[in-house]
Amino acid sequence: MKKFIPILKSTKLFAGVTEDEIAAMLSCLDARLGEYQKGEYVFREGEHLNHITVLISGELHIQRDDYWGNRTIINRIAVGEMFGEAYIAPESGALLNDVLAVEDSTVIFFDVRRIITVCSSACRFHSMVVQNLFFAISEKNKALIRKLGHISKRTTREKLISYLSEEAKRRNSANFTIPFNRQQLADFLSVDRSAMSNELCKMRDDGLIEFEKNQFRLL
Amino acid sequence: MKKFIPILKSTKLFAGVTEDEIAAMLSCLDARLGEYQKGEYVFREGEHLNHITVLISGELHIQRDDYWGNRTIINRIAVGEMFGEAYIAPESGALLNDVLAVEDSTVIFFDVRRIITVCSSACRFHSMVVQNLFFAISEKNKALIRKLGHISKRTTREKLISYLSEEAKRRNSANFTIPFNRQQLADFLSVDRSAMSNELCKMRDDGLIEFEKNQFRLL
DNA sequence: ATAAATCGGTTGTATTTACAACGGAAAAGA
DNA sequence: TCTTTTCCGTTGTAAATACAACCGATTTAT
Repeated sequence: MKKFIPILKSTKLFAGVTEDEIAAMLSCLDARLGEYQKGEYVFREGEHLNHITVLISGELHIQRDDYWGNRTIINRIAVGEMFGEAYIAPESGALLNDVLAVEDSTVIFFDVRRIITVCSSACRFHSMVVQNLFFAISEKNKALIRKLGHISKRTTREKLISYLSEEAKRRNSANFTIPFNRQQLADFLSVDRSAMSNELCKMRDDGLIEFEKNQFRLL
Repeated sequence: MKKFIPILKSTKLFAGVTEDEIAAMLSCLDARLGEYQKGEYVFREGEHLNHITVLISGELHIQRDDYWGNRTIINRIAVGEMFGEAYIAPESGALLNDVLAVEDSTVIFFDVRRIITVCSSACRFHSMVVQNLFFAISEKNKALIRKLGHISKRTTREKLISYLSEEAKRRNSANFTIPFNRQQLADFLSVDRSAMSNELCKMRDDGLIEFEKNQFRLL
């Protein structure tokens, strides 16, 4: 577990906490390791969570498959990001989505109650982590609102423009690589893959964008 | 301001805090009153927030109008609920939506920093409010995920079923009244009003639902 | 090295949707 | 009360989308 401390230090959850302090907290927060192969589910819809999950390596998708097999990718968890903040309330109920490892992944679980209940020693770094968690949920909230902004657009083209513009803005460059393949992007934007693929090409023909594989350029 | 204390006591933010304690906190949290007429904007997209807003009376819509006049209703704030939790982080940036009073409304603003910075006296109720805020953001997070579930459905009928089913489940009854008129519901589900109206009637003809005005019944 | 699976683009068709326009009923305002 | 506005359903048409099916290229597995 100790070898992951440098990675933990770089996460939003432990921002401003030293490696020594993190080491001290590992047992305090009942940290446990989890390893998942590509294609394995970390959690399934309907489960009850008691842990905050921090991704150490790999990649996770928060997603949901409906009765007819239509998949919706709610969100994507990259290395250093976390999952489960929406379920910290005691009566927060069952998990609304599946959590899938789309790459071989390593995660660390932290006991929620131990995080939000300030420990007896009332350590400085503990309250720091609570505040970090606070801001992280808040930030995820905004990410969801931004995502709503994309998929509430009426046409596929508008959805694509909305998404790609934001990515460009976020990376601060008209050139960027997206973390989705075509099917995943379609699932993320809630559209049909082939129709989306088609629209992407039309947008290229119209001189709006250029792309090759997952690399895009806005014109 | 004091006359609103009973209402504040019933909100999620002040759950478990006595009226006396709330009274003591009002100045501590720099509480300020705001009144808005139906149709007035409480906030506009692009503003920077420093306050948590609690709705005392009336109703608010969190929404966004795009360049072409298409409106998206992100969320609805009912009496006792709050807004602004997603913007508590210091570097959380500008407001992503408008906040509109859809009825004559009264709100109370609380200074964010004073909430999340535990006051020198480290009062019991203050830490209670912090935890309440924690859970409230968490809950709002889930509300957004549920909403994503609705509008990521492919057809208007599926969106309606998804939304109506959840309402029925939430009210624990197949009979319920929704808080939107047709145009608002369409804006909430990101579909065209007339097409949605049409689909609702088809669903009635198909024996799936009954409705009159805003009152619905699932069959 | 070969086979198998994944991925991205293309096409045609049936379905669904947006959009515009209209009218009657109900509600709000004068 | 009378007028005006809002609300909701209806219709027709053009546009956009989902869906299925297919293919070549690339990647992955054996």
